[in-house]
Amino acid sequence: MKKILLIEDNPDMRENTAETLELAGYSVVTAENGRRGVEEAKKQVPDLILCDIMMPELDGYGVLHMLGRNPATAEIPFIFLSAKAERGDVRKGMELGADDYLTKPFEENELLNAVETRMKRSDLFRKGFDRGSSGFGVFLEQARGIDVLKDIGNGRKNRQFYKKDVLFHEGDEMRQVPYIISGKVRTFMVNNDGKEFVTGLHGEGDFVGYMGLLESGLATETAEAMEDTTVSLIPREDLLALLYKDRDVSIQFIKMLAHNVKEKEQHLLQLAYASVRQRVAQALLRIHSRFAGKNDEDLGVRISRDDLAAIVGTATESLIRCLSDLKDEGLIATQGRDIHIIDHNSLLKLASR
Amino acid sequence: MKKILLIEDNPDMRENTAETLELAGYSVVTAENGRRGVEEAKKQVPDLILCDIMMPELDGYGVLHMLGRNPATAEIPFIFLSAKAERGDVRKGMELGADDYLTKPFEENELLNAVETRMKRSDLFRKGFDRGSSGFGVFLEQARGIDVLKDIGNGRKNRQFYKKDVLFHEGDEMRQVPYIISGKVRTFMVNNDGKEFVTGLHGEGDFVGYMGLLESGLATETAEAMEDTTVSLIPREDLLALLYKDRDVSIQFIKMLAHNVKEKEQHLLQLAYASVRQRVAQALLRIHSRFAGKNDEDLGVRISRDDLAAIVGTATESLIRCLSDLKDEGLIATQGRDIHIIDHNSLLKLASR
DNA sequence: CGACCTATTGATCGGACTCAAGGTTGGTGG
DNA sequence: CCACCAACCTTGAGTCCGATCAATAGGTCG
Repeated sequence: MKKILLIEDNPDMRENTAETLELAGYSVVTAENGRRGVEEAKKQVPDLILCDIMMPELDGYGVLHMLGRNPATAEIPFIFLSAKAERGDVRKGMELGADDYLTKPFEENELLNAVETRMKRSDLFRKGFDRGSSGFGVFLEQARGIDVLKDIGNGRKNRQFYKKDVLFHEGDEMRQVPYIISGKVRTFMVNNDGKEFVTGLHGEGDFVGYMGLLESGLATETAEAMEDTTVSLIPREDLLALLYKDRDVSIQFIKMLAHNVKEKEQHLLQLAYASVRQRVAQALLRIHSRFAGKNDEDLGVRISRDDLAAIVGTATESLIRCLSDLKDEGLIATQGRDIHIIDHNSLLKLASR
Repeated sequence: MKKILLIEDNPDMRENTAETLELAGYSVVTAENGRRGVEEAKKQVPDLILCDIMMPELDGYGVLHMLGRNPATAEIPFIFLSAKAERGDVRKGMELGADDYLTKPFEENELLNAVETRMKRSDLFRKGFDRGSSGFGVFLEQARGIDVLKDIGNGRKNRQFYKKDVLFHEGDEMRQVPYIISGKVRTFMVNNDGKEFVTGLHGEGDFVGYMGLLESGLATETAEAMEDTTVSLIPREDLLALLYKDRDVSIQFIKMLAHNVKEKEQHLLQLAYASVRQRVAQALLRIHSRFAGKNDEDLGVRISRDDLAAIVGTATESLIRCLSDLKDEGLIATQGRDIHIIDHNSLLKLASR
């Protein structure tokens, strides 16, 4: 059950509001002044905070300010309750970062609407949407339920790509972002000798190339279908509007990108000093956990040796030699182009030695 | 001169408001309904938009929605003007992403305050703050002028680190973020053989390690002073509050991070397939442009060979051999530990071959 | 001036790249 | 249904780049 913290000094007002919320199925914690409110917020970490502005001890934006300084409470949706006379103050509050405000006296359904809207949105971002692009797909799935975001996903143009078709080239202007409905796509960069380096593998539910969109509006890499793939093309504007207009989305993006940077840095470290053997092990595990995590145990990964080599960053022959070794040692098995991981632990040990 | 677009159907209201703004030194463009407003916004790209809600042709949030779909106009600060009766609608507008609202009738100074606040903030983000961490320092400098951000930079604890001192270790909890006042700091990761790989060089005006803060709250790398360095320790809460509470800051961060990811990807490509020679050339140019861009021509970079090797991702001896070669070929010159770039062009050609 | 640290050069060795030449697989058309 | 072609996979041999170990030169700081 969702927990709401209500900070309000007027006893009648407090009782009434709390009752309304409880009837609507929320668990309500109350505080009779700002200081107690902050204490409760830190102790209880509620899902949403309703807060009066004019209060003894510590006023409303005192509360907001205090909570904003603590990461644990900074992300809690915060709604001001303000009497009409405090109109100018509300503006100040919004600037401080409140999510919404309600002018007293308010209707029951005004209150519940505001609360529910915020809850729904906040919910969305608690779940998933952290681990790289895969979570981002889930995010969009959920986003459809939300009013503000409902446009995304409508007015789509679906499109089919066959194996080896190019979705977009490095340097293309990103007028839309492909969202993968089925199939697999790899993104890669090409160096001056024409060698490819794979920067990402994308499956069902992933966006492709949004990084370029954010960075410069131009694709930073080439995207190519690894098998027959159906994508939906989301207009650039929709994604940008979502990003620019919604604080929560922005913050999730920041976390996601920061995570991405960290991963790339680790990859750099690996590439700099690890042997091909270690890098192959690492790459196998990555791909495995990315794509084969659905079935039971014996999960094969089907990938061309050339592609795998481009992921590891080595020559195809070196890669194959390494695979042969691993096969001889019983860590993996191959069936045609499929690669099965037999000894997950040893592989892991090898990868991080 | 700052340009403001005023969208308002009531002629009196429009005249009065425009006059007030013009007296305050703004250039004002007016539109008498929503549709014309959108057209003007696209054509003129003003610095700020004031918009009535109830209008013929296209209402206020129709306007906001339209503008939100276009990247060029999505970032323009948007302030609603609403009559009291439209109270419920304003909330809806805020959810759609407006930056502020003014309830009619409003005082002159209410209007000007709201406009000025938004302008100031928007200004901040137009300038710089794009290119990696260096711009971020500038950003903070400017941020001091802004009300909402004034806390950051106050209550600082300055601290002195000597050469080789460690600011924080990989895995440390980031309770504060160092902001470099003078000196140089390198951040690096260590692989399992104990080899270091430098992920970043930071100078005056840079933040160090904010990536870890964003990602998990733990440092993802170790930071060490390369020379005697004075830093100011910004409390984590201040930086996070800034980020969480301000839309503009969030968006700038997203761009910065996306840029960062792109750079790392290019670095990966390089590391995967380029020879030590090419990587050395690249690294020299990077460091040069990062640190030596201040004086005139003959700008030496002072860096230990070990550090340089850790940046390139190679053994110290290999690096030195390569430097010797470059010196013989007349591309660079050395004076003690300083490295001077002689033939910038050839080096560039070498780096990107 | 001596101890210590950093830079440089030399010699050796191994991993990984390249080129070359068979095998396999899968798809296509007769 | 089979034969053939093309693309892909695999193995071998030779070569070279870069890591490592070792030793010497140069600078710096007490």
